[in-house]
Amino acid sequence: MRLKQEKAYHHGNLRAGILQRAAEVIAAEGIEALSLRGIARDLGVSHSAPNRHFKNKAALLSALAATGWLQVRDATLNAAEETGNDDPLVRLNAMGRGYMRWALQHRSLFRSLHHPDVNRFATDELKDAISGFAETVREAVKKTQEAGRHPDVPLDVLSLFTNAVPMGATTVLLEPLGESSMNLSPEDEEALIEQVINLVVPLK
Amino acid sequence: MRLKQEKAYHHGNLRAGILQRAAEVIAAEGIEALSLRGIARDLGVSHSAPNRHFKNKAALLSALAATGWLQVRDATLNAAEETGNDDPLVRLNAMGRGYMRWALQHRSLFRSLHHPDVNRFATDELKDAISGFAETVREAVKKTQEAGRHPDVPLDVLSLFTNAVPMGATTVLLEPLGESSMNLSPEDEEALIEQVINLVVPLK
DNA sequence: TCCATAATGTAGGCGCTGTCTACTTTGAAT
DNA sequence: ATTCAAAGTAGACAGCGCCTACATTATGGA
Repeated sequence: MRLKQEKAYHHGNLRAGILQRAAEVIAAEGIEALSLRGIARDLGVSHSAPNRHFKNKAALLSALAATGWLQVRDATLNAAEETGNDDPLVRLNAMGRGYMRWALQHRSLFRSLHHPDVNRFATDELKDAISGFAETVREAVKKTQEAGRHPDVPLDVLSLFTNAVPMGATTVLLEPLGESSMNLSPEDEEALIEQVINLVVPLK
Repeated sequence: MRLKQEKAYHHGNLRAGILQRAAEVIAAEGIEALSLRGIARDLGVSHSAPNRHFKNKAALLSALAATGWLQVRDATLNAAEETGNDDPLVRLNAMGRGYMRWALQHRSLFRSLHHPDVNRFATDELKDAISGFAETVREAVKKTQEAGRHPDVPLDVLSLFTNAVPMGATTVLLEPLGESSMNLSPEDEEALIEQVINLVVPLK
């Protein structure tokens, strides 16, 4: 077994390497700058090596989006946990803020989650990740409803509404004319997030 | 002057033709199927003719997005007008529903409004269209606030929140796992829209 | 331990794309 | 009528995704 060979024929874990490099490129230059051949160059493998691991470019984007959705779910779940509170409203409110914070910190990846190419050829892996997040939101929303929030509204509708606010607000903020063009300080950003989320999930 | 010449050297109004054909392609096959050369072929002009009218592909997308934002604005304004009511809440509620109805009816164009390539090279025309829509929302929201809706929240925040709901809800619905995958009947869709919007802009 | 076989990587080519440059045709203003 | 800019053409270039044929490596059963 050779450790640290300069030019090994096999990369070791090329699939993981591709995913990582792709995430870097997206974060740095945006998803439109992503190319399979470019990644292959960056990793020092032949231009067609990535095809062994991803059926096509859309499959790579799908895999990437899947990891993105997992991150969103983790970000929201962690935010809920960090409250140390078991009030459903407090927890859901924190989840919304966690969502927006994550999205604003990973703008390019967040945008990629809704990229046309991603959604047209969604793999099962991606569908699972999306429904995993949706389920997380749904459960948290359900608890707030049981605690008296909008008891007369269908759960699906309330979930959609609750989910729409952080996602829509972030998207609008990231638009060419969003408030974040004149990028605001971390404190102002956090204040903005708090005020917006308080409108969807009011506390007390 | 020659009327209806078979092969005229000049197209007449190629720029408009390109925009129209591009809109058709997007509606039928999605934005990822759009190519300058393809449009040129469809219109029977040389592959480089479009370059005389659009600096690059991003410029075409920007122009297209600009028309999209104008349509959104018109859809919301018309919806407000059709109420025949001057209650700010009634009007804003109608605007939200008009937004969602338009977006769901023009899904591909709606998605294009947030396409990465569009937002990275936004032309002034596009910026004007976006800010025109934003201003429309802002004014309508302001009136509801003056009528007592969330009087203690900054107008910017309330506008962002109000805008985020139809945009976020529609985007979520258009996702691979959105409720619209199992596409619901027009009545159910309208009912869903109404319920969601009523959560942002409650009536009475 | 050998070796068949699958997994992984390479090399080259195909057709497509966006964009550039040089040239041609046309319309309109002087 | 002449000039000149606008509009369209033709060809080239590099980059892309993807395909096929081939080379190398890893691995598990005999």
